[in-house]
Amino acid sequence: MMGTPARSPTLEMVAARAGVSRATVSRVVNASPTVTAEVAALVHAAISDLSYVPNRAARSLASRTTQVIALVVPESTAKVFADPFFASVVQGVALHLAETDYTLNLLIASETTSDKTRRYLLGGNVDGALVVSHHSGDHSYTHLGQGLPVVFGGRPLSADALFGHYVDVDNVSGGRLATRHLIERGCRSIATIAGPQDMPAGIDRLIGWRNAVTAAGLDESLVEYGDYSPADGAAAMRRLLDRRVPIDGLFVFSDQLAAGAYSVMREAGLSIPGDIAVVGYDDDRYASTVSPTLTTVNQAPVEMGARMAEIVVRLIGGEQVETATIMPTKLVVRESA
Amino acid sequence: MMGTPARSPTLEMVAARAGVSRATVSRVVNASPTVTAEVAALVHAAISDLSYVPNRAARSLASRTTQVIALVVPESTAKVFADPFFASVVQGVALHLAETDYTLNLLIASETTSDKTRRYLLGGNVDGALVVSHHSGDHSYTHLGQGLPVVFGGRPLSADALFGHYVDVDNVSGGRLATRHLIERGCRSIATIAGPQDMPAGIDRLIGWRNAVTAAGLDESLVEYGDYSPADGAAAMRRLLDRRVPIDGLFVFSDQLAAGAYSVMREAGLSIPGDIAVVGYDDDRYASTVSPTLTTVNQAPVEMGARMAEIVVRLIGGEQVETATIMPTKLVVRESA
DNA sequence: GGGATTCCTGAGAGCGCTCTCAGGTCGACA
DNA sequence: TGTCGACCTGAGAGCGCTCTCAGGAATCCC
Repeated sequence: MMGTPARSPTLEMVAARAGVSRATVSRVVNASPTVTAEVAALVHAAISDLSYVPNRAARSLASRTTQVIALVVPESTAKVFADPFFASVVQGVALHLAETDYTLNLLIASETTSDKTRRYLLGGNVDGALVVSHHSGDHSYTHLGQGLPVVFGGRPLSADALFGHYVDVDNVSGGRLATRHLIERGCRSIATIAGPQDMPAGIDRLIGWRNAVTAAGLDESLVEYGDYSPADGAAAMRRLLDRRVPIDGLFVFSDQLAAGAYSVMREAGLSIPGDIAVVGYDDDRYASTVSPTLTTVNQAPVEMGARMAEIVVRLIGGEQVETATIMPTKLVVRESA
Repeated sequence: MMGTPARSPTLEMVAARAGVSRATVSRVVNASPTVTAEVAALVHAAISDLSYVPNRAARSLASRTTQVIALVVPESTAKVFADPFFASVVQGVALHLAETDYTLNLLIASETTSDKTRRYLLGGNVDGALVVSHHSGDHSYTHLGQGLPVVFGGRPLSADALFGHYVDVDNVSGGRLATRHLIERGCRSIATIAGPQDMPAGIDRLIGWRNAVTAAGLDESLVEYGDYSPADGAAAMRRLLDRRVPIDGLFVFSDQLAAGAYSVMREAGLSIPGDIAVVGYDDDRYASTVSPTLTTVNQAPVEMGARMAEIVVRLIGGEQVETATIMPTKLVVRESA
């Protein structure tokens, strides 16, 4: 179907052209230090003459290593791609891996094929796996670690000792950072629109908020919950206002939730930050474009992805790595607080 | 490093257990019709007893086929992941491929390693490739098609005969659809905030708008441009209002651009759709959460991704496929128009 | 200067699977 | 009952690369 088959050049052909043995070519391709500079040069010349690229399959077969890392995305989380945070994590992973010799395998693991996925992963088709999920409580892939280096994105819900390596954002200090900023700004009545408490991120950010608020001796009862969408943010904001308790500061668990809160405040004729100072979370693209621009917590998701990738690679290399890696968080101050 | 090596079971082991030859096991694994039912049953039993999974590398090496499809994302477009449209395309691709025996390889092609990427693709490491880019004008991967089935996302800027297969959204009719809706609603002075004219999507949507506007005998000079961000949308809206020409309808090239326009209209005290009816483009998550909810054009990006995947697979199978595949577009009517 | 070391290279045996070819069995037909 | 096909199955030769092992050359030390 493809005209001339034009078989790709092989190690053998390179060897012939360079006048050396296959083994030697293999050595220079793998940067073995035991090859004379002249010979290596010869081989390199032959390689570029033929524009030779090692055949991955053959290499993998012979070396019992695949050089591929799977990125597993549970289907329920496929909306992952719609979430700028996860999208950035994926980007970070891909970017980091592009600099190594590893290749990224994107796997959507639907519930129906979960067994197929497990077998694929354990069947020697990949050297390691990265699992990205909204529900770190989702243990379907927890016990993969037995035979395969795995790194999770996000900490486990429970401190399960069997849970493998993971990289998470320091949500507690993120929540504290945001809240302290409001306090330092002079806010004395700080409310929060929190995320679901069945996910580590939501739990941790709330802990951070509570830490800061109680440390300052302020009221810690001004909490409403929402599920990260603008609509939920608006609803939560309404409930907050309905309490008829004066509020001068607001910490919102996501920028999107903040978008909803913004619109309600606007309707209510409240000025930001004049009446209520607002701090969001995520630092997504909207944070810098809304008006007033949103002060928010940046989590460096791209770096988080890169870190995950780096860790599997080290794990594959047999290194010992800390089970938990916590990424720092930083406050981006803009107009809203 | 991994405790017991616990070598995965091989074809050979399955054959031994089932009391048949390797060739026979291979036949049943590949569903060859020339195997007796009893023998096949025997083999299947052995396979599940050993929970055997074929080794991809070996299979690939022997069959000169990899069962992997690359998804190439030029780095300049890595923001692709931040763009809900592309994110959905990726999701569609992954979802579709998950149902086939193909595996998805995510490749970020940075400019610096573009040669490496090309060689990887042409080096027999993948059976086909999908290229997703904001700049379909980007010809770096145009001539890949010679030796590898490739499908592009988005049409080429110029009608280059050498450009391979592509799947695109029908932007012309999308623009027309949106504009006609405004006209049917009674708008007589319809402006547009268009996207950059160096990309097919921007060009085509504008053509669609112009088609509808001139067909109705309306003014076709109310055009301002922006680069798809809310900030640009706000700026363009201001320029539009500064023209001091009465406007009662607005077609915006993206929902995000619309977000910016919304804020400016609000500042100006204009009601939507009372004073100006607005139609966006993309149908992203914000469209349904802003207030008033946004009437917009839906492009079914997930389906587009699935279609791209389907086409490479067919191409790999040697089928003849139309060069261009145009995905339909539909109007989602909400409150803003 | 001779034997021991060290260093570099080549030979060759697989890695697990596919696929062609040949052989063997069985039913059909004369 | 003998012969010819049709149909299955097994044997075996690779696919392109890695890696161990051994041999030869160069280097070293006493």
